[in-house]
Amino acid sequence: MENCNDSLMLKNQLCFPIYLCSKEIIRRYTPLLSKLDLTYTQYIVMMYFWEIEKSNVKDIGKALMLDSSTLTPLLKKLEKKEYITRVRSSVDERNLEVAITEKGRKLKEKAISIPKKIGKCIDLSSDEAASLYSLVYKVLSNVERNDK
Amino acid sequence: MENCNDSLMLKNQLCFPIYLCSKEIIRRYTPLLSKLDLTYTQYIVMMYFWEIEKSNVKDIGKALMLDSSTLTPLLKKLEKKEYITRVRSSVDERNLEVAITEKGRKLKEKAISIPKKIGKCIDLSSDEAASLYSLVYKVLSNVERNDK
DNA sequence: TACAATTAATTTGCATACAAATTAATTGAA
DNA sequence: TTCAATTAATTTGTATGCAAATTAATTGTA
Repeated sequence: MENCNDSLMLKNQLCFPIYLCSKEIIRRYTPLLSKLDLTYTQYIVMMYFWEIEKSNVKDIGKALMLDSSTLTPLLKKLEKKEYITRVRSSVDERNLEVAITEKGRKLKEKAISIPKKIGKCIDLSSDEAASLYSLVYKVLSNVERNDK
Repeated sequence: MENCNDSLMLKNQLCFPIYLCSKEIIRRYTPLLSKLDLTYTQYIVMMYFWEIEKSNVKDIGKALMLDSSTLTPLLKKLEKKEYITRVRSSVDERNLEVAITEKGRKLKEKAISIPKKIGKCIDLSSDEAASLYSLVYKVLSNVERNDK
């Protein structure tokens, strides 16, 4: 028997534990990633480049759901670390061509042990993980779909 | 058949969609909360006070898993909006007594419609929501448990 | 009872996040 | 062909987040 009061109680929120979950897992990533001189967001961007090799700000933002104003300074930091290069496109000067470097590719080897360590700390059965994965993606697609 | 390569692909990450989910739901909260002059984190803090009425920085931080260095400026903002009061404890000057004001209590009425609106945009069946809720809390407790 | 250790909150420094405004380049329509 | 509209990226402003250092108050102990 739920009333208006209950719906505003912390324990009845769905977003709040998701928000905590995200923060706490990222907190566990942090010491592992600091060995690669990466933050979590930078790690996500590097994972993108381990697959894509070459892109631009707009496409990275679309794939990672990050605003260009978040990416601009982040990409500059990755460039300073020499993991990527940033060059204006000669075809269309509005576009910034972002590409992974050899040093950036090499970084992947150092990251190989991370997923298993994080998996161990999340500690779900493969069924549970699959179920969580699918539910989270369902919410994501619903939230985007209902975004007029 | 998974190898080291696959484990570093974005589509095989569990944290990444959780992180996106958190951000995207919060993005949907934002326009609703701006009518109450609250950000999402401020909303979480107000929800805490709609239940607790009176607390201190340490206990708020424990309940909401927020660092005191995040809370200090946030609480000052809520104080400026007159939703809470901040007073040093006379018993132990180290403690800051934080309490909700009448204006802060009143705010709850304006927030009553929010959970249903967010629920509609998340759009899960009650079984799915319950399942997601329990999985997320399981991950949270695992991550904390394995946090030496 | 001094004073070292502990505790609570604040400050500092760095890295996101995102909305809104801006800049610069390209496109498209009259 | 010109110039308004669009587009891509950057800049600006505000609000988290958290680790580490600092400050101030209290506690525990020799």
